[in-house]
Amino acid sequence: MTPPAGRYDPQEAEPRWMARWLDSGVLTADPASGKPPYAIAIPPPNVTGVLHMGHALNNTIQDALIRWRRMAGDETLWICGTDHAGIATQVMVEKQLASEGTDRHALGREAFVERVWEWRENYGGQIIGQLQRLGCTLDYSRERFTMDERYAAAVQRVFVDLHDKGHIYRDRYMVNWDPGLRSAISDLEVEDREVTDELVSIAYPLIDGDGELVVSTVRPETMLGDTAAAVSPKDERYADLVGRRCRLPLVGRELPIVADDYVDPEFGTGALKVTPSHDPNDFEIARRHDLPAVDVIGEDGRMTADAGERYAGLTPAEASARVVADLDEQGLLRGREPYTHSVPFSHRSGARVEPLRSLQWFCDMDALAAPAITAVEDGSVRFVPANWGNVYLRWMNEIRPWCVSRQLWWGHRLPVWYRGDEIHVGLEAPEGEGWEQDPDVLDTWFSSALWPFATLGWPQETPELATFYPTNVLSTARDIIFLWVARMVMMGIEYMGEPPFSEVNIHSVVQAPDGRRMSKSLGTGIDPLELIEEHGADALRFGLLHMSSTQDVRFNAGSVQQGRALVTKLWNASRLVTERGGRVQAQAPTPELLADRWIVSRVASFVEEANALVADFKLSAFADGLYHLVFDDYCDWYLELLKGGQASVDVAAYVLEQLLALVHPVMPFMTEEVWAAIPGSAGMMLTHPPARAPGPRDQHAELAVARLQEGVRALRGFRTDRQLPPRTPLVVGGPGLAELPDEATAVDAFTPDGSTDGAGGAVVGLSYGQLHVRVEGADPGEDRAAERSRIGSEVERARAELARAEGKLANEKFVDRAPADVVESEREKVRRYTEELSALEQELSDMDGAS
RNA sequence: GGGCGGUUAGCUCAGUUGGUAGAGCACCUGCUUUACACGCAGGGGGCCGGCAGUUCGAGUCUGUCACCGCCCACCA
Repeated sequence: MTPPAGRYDPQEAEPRWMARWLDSGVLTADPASGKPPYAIAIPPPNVTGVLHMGHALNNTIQDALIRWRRMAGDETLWICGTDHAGIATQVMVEKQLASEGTDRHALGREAFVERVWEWRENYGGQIIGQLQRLGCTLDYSRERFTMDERYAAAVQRVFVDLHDKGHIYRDRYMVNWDPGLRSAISDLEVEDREVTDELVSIAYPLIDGDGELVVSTVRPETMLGDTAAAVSPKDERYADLVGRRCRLPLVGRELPIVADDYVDPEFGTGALKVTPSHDPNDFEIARRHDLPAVDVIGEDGRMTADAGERYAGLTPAEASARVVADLDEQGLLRGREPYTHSVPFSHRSGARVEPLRSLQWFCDMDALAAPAITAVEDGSVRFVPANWGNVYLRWMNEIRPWCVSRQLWWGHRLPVWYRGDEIHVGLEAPEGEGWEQDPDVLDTWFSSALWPFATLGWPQETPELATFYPTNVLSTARDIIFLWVARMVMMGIEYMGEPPFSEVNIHSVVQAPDGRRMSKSLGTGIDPLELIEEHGADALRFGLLHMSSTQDVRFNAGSVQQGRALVTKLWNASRLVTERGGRVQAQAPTPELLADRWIVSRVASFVEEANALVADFKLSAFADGLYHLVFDDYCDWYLELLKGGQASVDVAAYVLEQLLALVHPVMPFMTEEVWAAIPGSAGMMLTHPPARAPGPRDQHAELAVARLQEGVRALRGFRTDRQLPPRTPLVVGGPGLAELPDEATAVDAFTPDGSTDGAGGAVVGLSYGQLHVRVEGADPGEDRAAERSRIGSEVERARAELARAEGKLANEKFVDRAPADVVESEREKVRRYTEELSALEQELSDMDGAS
């Protein structure tokens, strides 16, 4: 390797290093290595997916954690794979078919499924390659797919087992029907949107005697399926109607009038029409009052024959218009007004969800949830930040049955067999003729729930499973806590006896710069791959970690540029060090010079800090700390001292190596490139031991350099105030000089004044004493006015500080009740500023005397 | 309707247990100092959303209001 020279080119270097990591075999976990295991299961991206900013952030976090632990000596496994994503994938292929002028029904189920597999072969899983572009060190040798044969077998087995245990059952129940998809969807796949409908009031004539009951509805067409009317039992207006009957207009059916607590007397007329088949509330009312149900909207999203000849076949919207018109004609319309309310829509197809009764398979969650609740309560699963644990618990405590069957073709087909009225749940069809398998498939999330153990070979007792289950960390944004995280915890406990991970890191959602959601359809997406092209993956990784926290953040291009600056900075720093003969020594050098002891101490303290930050997933603070350690400590001060001959190049090289090790989990590519270029280096940063410092922190060195920095800054400030060019040679004396390390002359141009009475000229106040400063060779009498005003402002500042401290101390309550050390520090300030003031005033009077 | 989170420098965000507000970018002033202009040095800029409390002391704790965002929820 040649020493670093010229510019660093991420586009050239990054793919080269990814190939080397892959070739090294290091990414393939060895369950038998005997090293402490550390595993993360990637949230499997959809097989149809392309890398978006959320993936980029989440996987950068996971990769940084994996690399951190790998360097620390753990046997790391980052489980790799993709999700078959039932709906998304089926829709994708259906679109393709549509462009060819055909559809899945024309193709038939078997050919369609084959077509999806073909699609996956040709176009699927490109995101895996994109993760490599990001530098992710997944175990690609163990890539899994949720439709793999072995994985599918695990899914079937769980379904059968949950059925045998009585948790999975079949029921005709109210489901969220997605007419676009023509499938049931789960509660979690429904989103509410505000919609303005029309609230229509309809008169239902009473059967015996005069009068009518007026009900209000936003879905007039569903009245065709009414089987009752309901009022509140507390409503005196209707007390005498309860138990009587009314006639359903247009249909003619006689309806009982029931009293039910669900009805709010304050709303509308206080009377409700009851449509058990098409409203979840009415469904419940019907159960309580043992009412029949009439399905008037079918799974095709159109009115059924039971809706009556006049309406059958219409869409609900068409039927609604016709119903209203017909009622109007019969004089039964009692009111129409616009009404805004929230309406369920399918998250997947965007269609308005049609609640209807349907024969589906459900999983009762109560028994599965109980131990999963305990796991979070007792800390076996720890959410970071902790607040998300409460969100999880609130949902889990009110968990409802999960509709797991989907009327799709792409997915895990239910292991359920029918013959006439017979139902068999099992891995295979029972003996005998005529059994047919249920055409439905399972909710994609049902299979995802098994991810942390099905990927490791369960139900076989594989070495991978034995070594790497449970995994350590699950990292995700908050949007899939219920859909996925909670279900993994439940299934993990049910089938492995313990939760699938001990920590859940919930990270930021990265928003568009304008605060909107990043989305392709809104046009607000920013393509991480383009950023990689432009700035390199290292810069993007740093930027994402640095800008993110536990809070949602707007995408901040500046952070990526900061990352890029850090790449360049380290690259150039390594050039300086190697140009000066820096090389990797067999043994760690012993720091002796002040600057060496200081930088080593700084590294030691940051290593300590970094361990705590990474353990708490505070990767933003970690990235920020890296930036400042490299820029401020190493480059701005330490390397300047090195250039001034005040540091050892061996230590400089040694510390550079430690910096590379610290930075590597965040910026893996550049750190490899730099490391390889340092003479004497061996091996890859990928498996380099973690950063360390040869020795403990050195308080004396840290204090001395802090004084050096303060002194040098004061001298630079002095020049600025006097409008002198930088590095104007100065002569410095005064009481503070003894505390100002000699090394300061290496980073700034000044001459310590050997005379005992100081250097004359200006007085510069420091926390450790005054410095007397004058411009070398200049007449002390010059610039007297400027100097006077400068001293004047210093006096002003010192007086203000003094007044503040004295004010506090004058407050008896403060002196009484504040902690002793706080009071003492105020007293110290009084002493210091008093001293400084008298020196400044002396200075002023000396000037007066001289003039 | 419930719950959660946010409101800090022009912008994007940090602020550990309450003890005189920080970073990056942007801005201003100087620097073509042979590692680096993706740089160096210096600087300006904030009643920490409003109000009221607790406290010797509040960006930090409590209450309340306002606005923004998210989640959950069966009022036609």
